[in-house]
Amino acid sequence: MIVKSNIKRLLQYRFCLNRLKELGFEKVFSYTLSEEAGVSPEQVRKDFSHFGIKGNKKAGYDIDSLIDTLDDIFISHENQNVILVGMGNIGKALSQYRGFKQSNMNILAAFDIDPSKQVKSFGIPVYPLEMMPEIIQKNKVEVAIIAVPTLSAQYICDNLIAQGIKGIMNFAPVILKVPKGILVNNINLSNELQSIVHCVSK
Amino acid sequence: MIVKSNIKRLLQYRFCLNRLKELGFEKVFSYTLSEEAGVSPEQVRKDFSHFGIKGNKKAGYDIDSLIDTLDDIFISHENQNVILVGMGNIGKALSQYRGFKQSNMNILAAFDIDPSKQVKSFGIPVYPLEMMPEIIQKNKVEVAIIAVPTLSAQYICDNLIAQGIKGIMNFAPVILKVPKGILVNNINLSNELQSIVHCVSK
DNA sequence: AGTATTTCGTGATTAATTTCACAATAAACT
DNA sequence: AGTTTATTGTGAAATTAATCACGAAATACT
Repeated sequence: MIVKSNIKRLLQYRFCLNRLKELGFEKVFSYTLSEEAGVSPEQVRKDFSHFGIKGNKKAGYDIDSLIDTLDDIFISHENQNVILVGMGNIGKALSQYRGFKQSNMNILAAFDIDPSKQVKSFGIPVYPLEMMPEIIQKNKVEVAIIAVPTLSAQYICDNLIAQGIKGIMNFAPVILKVPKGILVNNINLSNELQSIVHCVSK
Repeated sequence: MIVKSNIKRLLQYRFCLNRLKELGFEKVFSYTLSEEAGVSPEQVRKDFSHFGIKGNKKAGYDIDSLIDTLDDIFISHENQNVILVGMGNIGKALSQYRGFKQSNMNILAAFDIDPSKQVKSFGIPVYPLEMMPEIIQKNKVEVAIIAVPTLSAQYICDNLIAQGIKGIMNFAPVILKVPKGILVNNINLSNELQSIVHCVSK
């Protein structure tokens, strides 16, 4: 059975492999990759094994074909468009974040309630909230990023789901309530930072 | 034994409790809080129990004293200063992020290699990298946020640790290699988003 | 060709986490 | 006061995840 932590690790492996490739490596051992990705070698092999990825006894894995396989798994050749709701600090930063493009994620459009923010920003058009249904449906968008204030997050979330969104990356510090079958990734920046501060200071 | 996931959940509970308090509630049951925090009621009780927090049979937990206790655990009355390295998209957004202040985290100073960014930005002074040792030592900073490009992340990390940093929140898409005893929280935004996209599209 | 060495693939084992189940007990009700 | 009811607190059970250990196979070496 494949779970989210599997997927996240595989994505991390893909990052590492691309780096190793740039450094001129052509093959890699589970041990090397595990060092790079911060996991155990067995974990790497198990993860690959789950996805039917085979290596070569004594010769490790061929980096090029490994990357190809991972790309097949992750870079669907269909729709990787997402939308972004909320163009505050976080929203703006995400709209310009290069890492998304490098992973073939594309922020198709952004939305904000504030008319002063409704201009094209770094190539991404920013629309009023009322335009969400149209854009989502026209482009068959399935994933959204929520970067609005805490109080509006659940409301926006409900709306998005009503319009067909199936997966949400949420930066508001609330645990969003969603019906079964909808995927949410809550990223609480304060908690992440504070948990470090707490653990360090004792 | 207390682990990081305990801490993160407790921080989430604190968020939820503050919200419930604002809504006028005075006491809360493990069930209510668990709904709010997206976990099971037993989990809430176990987590509290770990930290010696007691509720009242049939009457749940008193919100005010619960928040006080959690504040005692998390809001050390010492140093909650952190520094921020890298004032690109993400760095800038974090420097303005209100959630940090609300959790009593304070970004004391930021650093960037680019002289054009070395101006006071939203109340936070931005220094050249060479100033890091001085600021860290003078203020006894123990936690840093890394928001620099992938290639410089490990270098910056090594430097920070050499200067006494004990915990790092890392936004660069590399798994930082650190000596034992140093805490790292890697946040890979692309992977987070992409894992949702992947899971949704099948 | 034969042997030694290395690395993969994976079943078995161990560890960690979550859920279950229920006794204890405080409040509410009669 | 006694009974019912609701909720906590926590061992026990179940589940999930990570690590270990080792056979199989490919390469390198003699």
